[in-house]
Parts: sequence; C-alpha cells; structure tokens
Amino acid sequence: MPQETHPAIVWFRYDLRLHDQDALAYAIEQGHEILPVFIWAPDEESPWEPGGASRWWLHHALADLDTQLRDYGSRLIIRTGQSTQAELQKLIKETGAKSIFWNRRYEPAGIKRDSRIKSALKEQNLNVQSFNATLLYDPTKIKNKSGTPFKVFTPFWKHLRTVDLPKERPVDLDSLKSVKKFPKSLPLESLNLLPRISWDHGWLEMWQPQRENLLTRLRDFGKNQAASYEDQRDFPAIDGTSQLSPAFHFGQIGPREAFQHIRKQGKHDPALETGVLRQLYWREFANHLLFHFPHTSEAPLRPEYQSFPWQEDPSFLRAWQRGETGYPIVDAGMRQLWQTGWMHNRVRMIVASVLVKHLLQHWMEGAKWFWDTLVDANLANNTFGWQWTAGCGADAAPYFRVFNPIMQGEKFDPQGKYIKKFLPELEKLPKKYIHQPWELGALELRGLGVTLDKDYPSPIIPHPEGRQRALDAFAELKKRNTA
DNA sequence: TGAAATGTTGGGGCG
DNA sequence: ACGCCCCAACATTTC
Repeated sequence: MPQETHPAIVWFRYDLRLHDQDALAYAIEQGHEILPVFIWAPDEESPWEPGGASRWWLHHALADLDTQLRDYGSRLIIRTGQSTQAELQKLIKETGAKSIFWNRRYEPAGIKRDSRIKSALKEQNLNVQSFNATLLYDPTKIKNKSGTPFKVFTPFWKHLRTVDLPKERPVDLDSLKSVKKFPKSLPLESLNLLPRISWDHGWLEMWQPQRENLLTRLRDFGKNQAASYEDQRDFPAIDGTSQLSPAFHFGQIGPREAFQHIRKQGKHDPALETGVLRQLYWREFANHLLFHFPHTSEAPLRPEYQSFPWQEDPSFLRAWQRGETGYPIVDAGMRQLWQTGWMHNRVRMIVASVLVKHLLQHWMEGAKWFWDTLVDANLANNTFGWQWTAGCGADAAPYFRVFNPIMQGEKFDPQGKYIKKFLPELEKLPKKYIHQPWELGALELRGLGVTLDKDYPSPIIPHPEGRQRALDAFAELKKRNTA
C-alpha cells in the first residue's frame, strides 16, 4: 500500500456513509491520513437551500456519521460559512492537506460550485479527485443510440439492464489512518439544523435516521416485503414500501449496496428486477435528467409549457398545504406530510394532481412545499415528480390524465384506513362515504360526529368542475402555442 | 404510475 | 320459442 505522509481531506456531502464510498475508499487505499469534513454552506444551494425537514434529518445523519467515524479513531470535522471554497482553503492551511477527495453531486448548483472549486484547488497543485458513489451510473456515460440523453423511462431502463451493474465499492475501514491532530470542529448544534418551533415530534416517532437502523430496515424489507412490493406499494395504509428515500437522498445507503442487499435478501427472485429494483432506476432516471437538463428545477422540460395558464390563488395553495381541500385522500396525505415528513408515493401523485390540475396552481409551488416538508426532499426526484404530474416533464403523463381523487381513494384506500389515521375527525364514517363525506346528509353526518365545513370542509372545488378547469387550461395552452 | 364517454355484447325478464 | 328491452359487464375511444 502506498504511504502518503500528507493528510487527505475526504469532503462529505450527500454520501454520508463509510461503506460503498469511493472517495473514502480511495483515500484509505492511497495510504493517506484521513480528514473527514462536512461543510454547511446553504447559501450556495440557492434557490434550493435544504428545507426544514431535510435539515432535521441531516443533523441526525451527521451525528451518526461522526459516531461511526469514532469507532475507527476518527471524527467528522464540521465547518460552516458563506463559501465552501474558503472553508476548504482554511482547512488546507490548518492541516497541511495536499489531497482532497469527494464523491460528485449531480444537481446544477452542486456541479457548478464543485467544478469551480476543483479547478481552483488544482491550480494550487493539490491532488483533487472526484468519484461517483451517488448514482449507479455516471450520467455523462449513458446515452441512447443517437447520442442524446434518454427522455423516456422504459428505453432508459432497458438500456441499463444490458449494461453491467456496478459493484459495491468496499472500504477497508480497519486500515483507516487518522490525522495526528484534528483541526477544530464546530459543534453540530451550532449549525442550527434542528427546527426552532417544535415541528419534529412526529418525525422522531417515525424515523430512526441512523445507518444501522436504516440497514436493518433494508434487510427486513429485502427479506419480507420486497417480493410483495409490486402488489402492495400502491396502498398507503399498508407498510409496503421501503421508506428508505431519505437514506438514499443523504447517501447513508448507497444505491449499489442497496441493489445487492435486496437481490441477496430476496434470494435473487427475478420478480424483484421489475418490481422494487426498478424503483432504483427511477431514481437514476430522475438524476440523469436533472444532470442533462439542469434548468428543469426552475422551468418545464417541455418549453411549450412556459405559457401554461396557471391561476395563482394563495387561498387554494394554503388549503392544499394544510390538508383542507375536502378530499379525504388528499388531506390525509398532506397531513401525513406535515406530521411525519414523508408521504406515500401513490398519495404524492394524487395530491400533486389536485394542486396542479383541479386548483391550477403552478407545479413549482407544490415542489417548494414538498421541498420544505419532506425529510427525503431531493431536487432530482422532486423536480421529476412534479413535472411528470404537470405533464411538462420527461415521460410525463399526457395532459388529459386528471386523477379523480375520489376514485383514487376508493381504489387505493378502500377501507379508508389511511384516511382515518390522519383525519381522525372522519373516524366514524362508513367506507361507502369515507371518500366523499359531502354525499352524506347533514343529519346523518352529524350523527357520525361531523358537521360539514366545521369539522371537515366540503370539496374546495367539485371534481367534475376541477377536471373541466384542467382540461380547459390545457386547451388554452394548446391554443397559445399554435397561435 | 387515468377517467369518462361511448360502443358492444350477452344474459335474463317479459310479453 | 321468439323478439324486444334493459342493463351490467366489458371494450374502445376520447378527453
């Protein structure tokens, strides 16, 4: 093993793990003394500074990473500032580091900032190396036959299945050498990542953001639920999804190791490939798209949607955010989001559809709300999901697909179990009316403890009318683009 | 990773 | 037994 006398900074970002971690593995293999660093510079993420729920998770992920490092005689050095580059320079000066390694980020702000830093450090003759540990494949290398990025999922997926699956990158942690003297680190608390108002009660109850717990979840899921994922994933009352999205966002679990864990635990059942493992390709697809089309976090991928006739209405937006639309499946979802920092994926699609179609609010408003309230808020996935719903993205639903929130509820929460969990005011409603309480007479409703528009709102807009508004708006869009 | 409108078919009730 | 109607069930098309 080569012996390096100078310390190497391993700059952690959205790869908060010590396994399947290329930058760290490389630094150890090269024999460097390791200096693990995290720099908090939210201003550089503008306009997508991490939101409240996301910061909460980050706090715990950082604390956990530090704990893990201490098992190997190391620790996480935390810094903060306006400029990551300036903070790195300070650390280089303080420690005499001559090398710096990191795993690449692929979102627009990250790429721009990182490449600037890279060339600046290289000019100082530092040994700078970046790696891919976040995605299965390097997005620059995945193109279709005509040399352009894939814009449709199925061909993308089919193509990748013909390519070798990248292997997990082992990290020889027992060989980890620490710097002799650690530079000063800020206390984690000083980053103020925890919410000031007590918003985290439900988060604490639902989540255990430490790697070991997340791995347990991954193993259990692989063993017990992965096989039935395809049958269960659309039912929000069932615990049928992995709920590991925040672990993937923060890189506490890497996609390659996840892939292999699930295959192994699921005894290589071929159905896994088209079921749960396919979801890892959706994540891959969203990230590749944002990399190739970096403007899409702010603007539609399909330019003709620039002139979509959105109808800004703060009261609509507020009702949606608070879970007061009068559509139980929507309101349950929005309250699950607020309370737990997470929402079941089927319900995400339904609430998004109602905001964008029935209420004609700009998809960016929805994206911003999700950004602030989801513990798994991820720019690529969030952008992709919202543009998909709004019909303006890659492989998007055709515009005339308007979800019927009543039917969706009946189909995917037939007993109303999910609804009642988050809307206890509807506890006594029979399943026949749980998705449309307003269809019950006022007298009967009162007998079930509900007064409409007092205990629970009537629909913010009747479904047929909402559907028509959406169809009209899209017709108007068409007109504007042909005129 | 829709839903609604419209079209078609076929079984059963009934004169 | 037959024609007619109704309508549920399913299929197709349209938004």
